[in-house]
This record gives sequence, C-alpha cells and structure tokens, in this order.
Amino acid sequence: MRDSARRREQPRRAPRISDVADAAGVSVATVSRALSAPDKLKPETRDKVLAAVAALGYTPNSVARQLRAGNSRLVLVIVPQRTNPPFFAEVLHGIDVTLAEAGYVLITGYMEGHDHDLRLIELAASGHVAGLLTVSGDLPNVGGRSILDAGLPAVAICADPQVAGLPAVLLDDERAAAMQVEHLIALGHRRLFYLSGPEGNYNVTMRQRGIVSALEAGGLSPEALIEYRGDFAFTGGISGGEAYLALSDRPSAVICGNDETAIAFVKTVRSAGLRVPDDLSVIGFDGIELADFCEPTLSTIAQPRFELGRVGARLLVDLLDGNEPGDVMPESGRIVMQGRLLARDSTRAVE
Amino acid sequence: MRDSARRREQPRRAPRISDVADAAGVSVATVSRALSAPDKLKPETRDKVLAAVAALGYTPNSVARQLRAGNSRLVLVIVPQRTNPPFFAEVLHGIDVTLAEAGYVLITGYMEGHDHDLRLIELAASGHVAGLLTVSGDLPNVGGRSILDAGLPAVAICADPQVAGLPAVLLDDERAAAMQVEHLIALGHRRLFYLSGPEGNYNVTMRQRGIVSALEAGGLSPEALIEYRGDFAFTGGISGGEAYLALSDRPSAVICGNDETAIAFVKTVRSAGLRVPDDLSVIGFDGIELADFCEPTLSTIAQPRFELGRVGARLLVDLLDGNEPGDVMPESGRIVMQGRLLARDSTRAVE
DNA sequence: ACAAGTTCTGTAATCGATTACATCAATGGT
DNA sequence: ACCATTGATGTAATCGATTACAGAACTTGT
Repeated sequence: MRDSARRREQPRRAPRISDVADAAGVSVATVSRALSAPDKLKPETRDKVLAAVAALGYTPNSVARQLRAGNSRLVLVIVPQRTNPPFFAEVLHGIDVTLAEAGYVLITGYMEGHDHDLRLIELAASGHVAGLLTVSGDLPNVGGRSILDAGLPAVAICADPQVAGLPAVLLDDERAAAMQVEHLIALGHRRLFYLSGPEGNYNVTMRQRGIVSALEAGGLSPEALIEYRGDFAFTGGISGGEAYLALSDRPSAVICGNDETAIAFVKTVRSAGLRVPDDLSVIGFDGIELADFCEPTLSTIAQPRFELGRVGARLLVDLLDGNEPGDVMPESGRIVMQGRLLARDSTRAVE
Repeated sequence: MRDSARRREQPRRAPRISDVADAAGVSVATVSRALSAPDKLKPETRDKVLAAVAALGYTPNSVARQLRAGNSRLVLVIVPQRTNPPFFAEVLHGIDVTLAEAGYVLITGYMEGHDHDLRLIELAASGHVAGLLTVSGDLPNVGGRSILDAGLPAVAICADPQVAGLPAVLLDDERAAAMQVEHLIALGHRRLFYLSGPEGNYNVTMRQRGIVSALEAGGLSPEALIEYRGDFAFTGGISGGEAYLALSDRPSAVICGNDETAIAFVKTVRSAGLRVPDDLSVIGFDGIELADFCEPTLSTIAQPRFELGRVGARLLVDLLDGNEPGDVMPESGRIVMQGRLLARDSTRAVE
C-alpha cells in the first residue's frame, strides 16, 4: 500500500460538523450531542450520526471548540535552552506524562533570547494556552513585559518562586548542598573548592546557604571554602578545573554545581596529571544516569527529577481544574522534595 | 514592587477587541485595522486606537484569529521519549530557532505509549496545528489511525522517509557507518563487534549497509563482524558489554550505535579489567559533547545535529508557506548531510 | 454649487463548534 | 379525549477576531 496515494485521497478540506450533519440527515446540534452527550439522543439517531462521523473521518475542530469554550488544553513549559539536557529531559518526562493523563498537551518554550522570548509572551497572552510551568528561574521578560502579565495559572519547578510569587515544587537545595559538605567532612576533608553556578540563580543561592551552615556545623571556618563561579555546563567545568589547578594550595575536595560540570572538571584536572579520588575528591549534583558511567563513577546528590516534574504538573492541573491553591498545596506555597546522596568512587577519605 | 499585587490588578478577563473599540470610541473593524494595516487609517485615529490598546494591555486572541484565518502557527514535533537526550536536545534547538524566526511555535509531542499517542493524533487532526516534524522513525499510530491521516504538511528529520513517504532531511547513515569501519580497518583491526540498534529502525538498517560494504571494500569477509542488538541507550551498552565479554575470541574493535551506548559499553568492559584502547578500540556515533569528556575520549562520528534540525524546520516552513516540494528540495525528496569522523583516544592501531 | 472620485470608518457575515431555548412528538393521567 | 409532562431534535446566539461591502465624509474639478 502506497501511503502517498492514500494521503492524496484525503479531502482537501477537513470535514466540518455541518458535513456530518448533512451526511446523517440531522442538525449540527445533534451531531455535537452525539459526541459530547450520547445519552441524550435516541440510540438510533446516535448510531446514525456516529456512522457518519466514522465514514467522514470527522474530528472536531478544537480551535472552534476552544474559542467557544474559552479554555484550552495547552500548557506552556518554559525550559532553559541548551543547558543540562539529561536533567531537564527527565523533568520534562514527568511533566509530559502527568499532563497527558489529564488530557493536556505540552508546548515547550525554550528560553533563548529577546525576540524569541517575546513570542512566548505573546503566546501566553493570546489565549492559546491554559497554564504555565517554568523549569527556569529566568522567565521571558522583554521591555518590562513579563510572561506572567497574562495572569495564567502557573507553577515553578526547581526554580525561584520568590520573584514571581508562584506556587512551586522545589528540591530542598539547602539541605542537599549541606549533604555534599557533610559527606566530604565525614571523609576527613577540611578545605573545599566549590564550583558553583551563575550569581543570582535561586538554586545557587539556596545551596550556598546550605554549604555555609554545614561548614559551620562541621566545625570549619568559612575560609575553608574557595568558591569559583561556573555555569552548570561543560564549559564551567573546564574553566573551574583550570582555576583549581592554578591554586597554589589546593583543597582536597571539590563540590560541583551539577554533574556535567563535575565530569568536565574531572576531565580537566586529570589531563593535568591529578588522580581522582587519590589526589582529590569530587562530588556532583543532579544524579544523571551518566554520572554512574564516567570514570571514576561520580558521587553526587540525586534529585527526584521525574517526580519533580510529575508533582509540579499535577499541581498545575489541580489549579487549572479550579482548585484554590490553599486546597492543593501547603500554606507556604511550596512543595519541597529531598535529594539523596549517592556515594560512589569519586570521593574518598583523606589518608 | 510586589508582583503578586501587580497580578491582582489584572482584569479578571482579558480585554477583547470590542473593549478597545469602546475605549477608543471606534468600531472593532478600525481596531483590527490599526493593528494589521495601520496605513489605511487616519493617523489620529490610529494613534487613538493604539493608545487604547496600550492602556488596556490588549493582545489579540489568537484562537479567534486562527479560527477565522483557518491557519495556525503551531508545529508539532514528534520526539522519542527518554532516548539520547543530548542528541535530540541539539536537533530540537535547531528546529526551535528556525521555527521561531518564521514566527512558529513548537509543540513537543513525546512518543510514549498508546493513549499518549492518541492525543497527538487528535491534536494533529483537530486543526490546531499547521505542520508536523518528526525526529522519530515511529509515528503515532493507534488502532490503524495514523497521525499522517490528518494530511498535514510534514517533514522527517533523521527518520525513515520511506514508510510515510515524507520529505526528509537525513544524515548519510550508510556513509557514516562506513567511515566507522574504514577508520578501524585503517588502524589494522580485522574483526569487529557491532553493537547496533533496534531491528527495523531506519538508521540501523542504513548503517548496516554501510558497514557491510565497507567491510567488503576493506577486504574483510562478512564473518569478520559480530553483531549484537542494542537499544541506543545506556542499558544496551551494558548488555552489549556483557555479550562482548562472554565471547571466547573477542574482536579487537567495537562499533557502537551511539555515544551513550559506547560510554556504557566502555564502562562495562573496563569493570571487567579490559583497557580501552589498549585491549580494544571503541567508536561511537553522534558526537555529543560528552564524548569528549569521558575516559578515554571517545572516537565517534559527529552528526550535524543543529543543522539537521535547522534544515528540516526550514523545509517545513517553506512547505507551509505554500511552496511546492519540487521548488524547495531535490527531486528525490531528500536532503542528505554528511557525518564527520572524530578520531580520539578510544581507537588505536593494533600492534 | 454640484458631480465624481477618494479616503476613511462602520455594519455585518464569517470561521466551526457548543448550548440555551424553542418546537414538536409521544406518553401518561384523569 | 384532552391537557400536561417528558423526551428528542432543531434554530439561532455565541465565543473574538477579520474583512467584504456599504456608506459617510471630504476633495477636487468645472
């Protein structure tokens, strides 16, 4: 069977409800009811209509339906472009599965640049979209016009809930970062190199707090930590590695902002002849699959990526269903999940 | 400034064109013209209307516009879920950038399972979407109903163009796989282990051909190749590694279907005490960033991932603009791009 | 000052589906 | 046998924008 031929048989224009009505010899109202409230029709009428629907291959035009109903089944998800795909892919998977269960479809809006973002702002304001999820701390904002101005129900996932005042599903970044430090202190490390992320980033700020308080709790002074700003990407791992190598008195352990950064860091210091974990311990963050396949296997903090996406999407669906925020989430406006330490080969006790 | 307060000031309902008309003291037609054909209005009328638009924060409802105009600015992109995120992320980036330039918005449809796919089929048939891109060889097809039945303009990227008869943008998989073999033969390898992908997959089939012909051209018999079916994921690399280890007489080189598989394969055989490239050479496929950060750095075939997405999206946009396929692409219906060998540390000449 | 032509703006039809209300038929009660 | 009630279906308004056409206002030429 040649598919190209099959497609040519398709009518040039998609069948409308009136085409079905004509074919079945009923009114458009009856067709509409046959599809949305079959019980209200006499069985024989219903069957006649459904037969015509099947014969014509009719699918209701959802644009018209949406205009009339005033609501949409589309959810816009804002994602950072080109950053940490293995992490976001899994969060998106949780989102996608959950939205699908609730009958929503996902529009992915990559944060990219100004003109690009403007399109997303207009999309949100244009009535096409029912709600908004953001997995990015930065939100489209062009010329003082924010994507939030559209007033759509919105939920932040792993992103700063403060700026926007949005309900949020978050990792307990503070605790998770403290776990990194505690793990290293427990192994006897006394001086740490911290390869962090961009200034102003919510996750970075929260983790900073956790690190500081864990240092204190572990009896170390703030000077025990040398910080270097990275970017959550491979590039930051390389420059961070170079910065580490340039130190005259190198700390024995390194905390990385995410796994990709950690992997690039390890690669960089190894090329310079250092051995991990013999010469230094390295711990990552995120728990992407790959962290278990690199050399040495990477100790890290696993985030419940799928669950973060799932719970965030569920929350949005609840809000779209008309529930009040107070009914579906804690007073604080936040649902907080915990990271989990995966101690592997890249961290080791000091001799 | 408290954003939550700002949002509360928003009118409960988005302003309509008639609200603007009232505010400006003109008819709805004039408002519409002020936005779409400003030259046709007396400058003072136009300014009055635009002032009202700005004052109310009016954005045209694109659902109504779409219903009237009969066309949409949404493109549905079908992507495999949970497979090789680093690869697809970059292809998607090329697609997204290109669609954005042309004023389109991307809906990501992950291939997942039956109910999930049914939603995508209905989305395509519902008039919501202008066109279709697929980066997946499998297309949503539930109960004999295919997403292609909607008759949308569609383009395949890196995916089987045969089944669907779609215009396609492809990597020359046959040539690329031949390059893998040629590289290994040039290094003196005479027996190869081939960790391939799922049976029936277009890329797998084409590469198979390239491998066979390159073996022949290199003077090797087909028996020089031992094939093991993987899955383009980490798991396939592990099971493939175990299969390799179980061989009594192991080939000196291994060809992998993609980089993630190769990385997991390397990890597996190393845990068993084998050294790469001392004991065996391994070559991957795709050229994801990570391939240059693992240990040892991975020889691979780089795909022009961004360009594949870009060219595919451009082609779809041309078709949506009403161009005939013959005007914007070769007679064959295919645009073919070449891979590039990246020879790194995981492959080495036999002694 | 008036006809003819421009220029500008308003009225109303339209896109395709949903649904309140109207209408008509069938049923049951007395 | 007739009225009231229920059930089934049709008619037409509606969602919010665009645009063909109509009509008003304003020029210009004679």
